Amino acid sequence: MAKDFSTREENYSKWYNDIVQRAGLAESSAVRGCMVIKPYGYAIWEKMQAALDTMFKDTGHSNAYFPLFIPKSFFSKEADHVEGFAKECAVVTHYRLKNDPEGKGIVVDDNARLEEELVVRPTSETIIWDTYRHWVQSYRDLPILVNQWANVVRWEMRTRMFLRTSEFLWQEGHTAHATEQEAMEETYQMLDVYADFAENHMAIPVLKGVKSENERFAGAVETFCIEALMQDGKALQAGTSHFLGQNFAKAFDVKFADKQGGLEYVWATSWGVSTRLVGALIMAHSDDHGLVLPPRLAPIQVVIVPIYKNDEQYEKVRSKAKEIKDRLRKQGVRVKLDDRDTHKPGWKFNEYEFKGVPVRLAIGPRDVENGTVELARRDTLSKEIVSMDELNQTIETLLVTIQDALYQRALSFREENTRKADSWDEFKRILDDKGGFILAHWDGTAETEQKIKDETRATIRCIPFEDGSEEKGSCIYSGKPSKRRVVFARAY
RNA sequence: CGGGGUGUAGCGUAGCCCGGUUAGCGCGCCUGCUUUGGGAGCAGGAGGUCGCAAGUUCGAAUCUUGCCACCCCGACCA
Repeated sequence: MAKDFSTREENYSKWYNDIVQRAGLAESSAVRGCMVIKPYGYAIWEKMQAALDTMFKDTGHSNAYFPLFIPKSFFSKEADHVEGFAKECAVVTHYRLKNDPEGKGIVVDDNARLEEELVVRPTSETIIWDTYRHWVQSYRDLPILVNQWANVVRWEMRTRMFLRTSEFLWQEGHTAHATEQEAMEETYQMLDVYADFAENHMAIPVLKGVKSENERFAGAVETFCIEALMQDGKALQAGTSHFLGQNFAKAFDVKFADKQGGLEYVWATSWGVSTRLVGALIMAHSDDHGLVLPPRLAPIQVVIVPIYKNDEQYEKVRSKAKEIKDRLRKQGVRVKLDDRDTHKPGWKFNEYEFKGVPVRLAIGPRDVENGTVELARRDTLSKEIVSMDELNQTIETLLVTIQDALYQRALSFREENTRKADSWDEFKRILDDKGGFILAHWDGTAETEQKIKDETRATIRCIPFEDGSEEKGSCIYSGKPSKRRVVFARAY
């Protein structure tokens, strides 16, 4: 049967959507710009949540929950913040419906207008800082290290499954500190947590760095980010950690009595990652056979497919398969035995390839005789016959090997697609021919960055922490002196 | 909000330019038998307001007008 994944060279967009659909991750909903996350897609998100949540707890954070609705007036308290989000807010203006007097169904009841409109949170800084005002009086109340798992709404003009939807799931950490230094350390620490998660769980290498002024979070003093490179050569911001200074403390009047008896404004950070990470996972590892999941995040790490010709064989093979399943489960491997009789083995092989299950274990009458099984790797699509006796060890090793191989593959891809550009022509040529990350000199001004964006759609993804040691040069666009190279790319 | 495109069965599509039987095909679905180590085969079956509305015509999936929805490329953005 022909597989009609279109080649990625022709249309990455279609390739991506096909994977989302055929792996059963999500589908578009009746509501414009929103998606339904299906059970398998949600299971991946749950794995991410579990790993991240543990990392947050290990760094001293606790979870809490704040309201979905934010009074409109809260937004106007921080000037940059309101400007950044004003254009994409969903606003609740009424609280009641009624039957249309002219019999045309249900209409909004104009008599039920809210005195103050409520904004559906696009992010929660304002309502959280309004709350923190009551929580903080003394330096003894600090720090506050709180995280929230929630949904947010940003009324985007154009959407894409997982990568940009009108509503999305995320976590947002909001911390309050007594000193600038402590807040800054928190900002860096959480960026490191994100980079650790991206590289060691998602198997996606990321660049850590600071955002330029143009790309900075609305209301932040400094925005740090991790940037990943997708297989189509576009960059994806995979996580952000913001140093908010005293901006929100001042806007919401959050002060504390310090040890010396003075009254000081609190220092703040916020940081977040979203279901966009599921999109990153898809774009980073998938191939023309479908999704490829790193073992650490795969809801199913090993799928067992029994093969048989008749009832007698079925019983033998299935009891052996069950035995293997129990053994692996006992060892902590997430294993599924697919003993459905409604689909043939070949069908199942393809299905689990779409779904990106890292290891497939096939067992048939021949294997039962020989004391072997067939193991197939999703990342390389290679197969080998292994002994049943050492299976637990073999699989444990294999899962680690696959996790590592995926990271190495993604890292090689990024290295092959990171290029230096030393002239404006070269810069434009690389962008159009190959994409990827481009290291180039920049004069440090917002005007130049904007002009480059207008002409090429490329933006500064970050000013990376590493690789700053290079010789000085001149700006690729303006020719003015530049102290260091920064990372440009077209981005999602 | 600009530029382009598409709406025909659950999904993918042919037919439209040049109006004319009962709208065709593939996948999927249902039934039966044979099958099961890479998307099974054969036989039979169910499933359609041709996006919506109006117009032209003896006759509209096909022509005209209006509307709606979705997709792609931009602007906006995680």
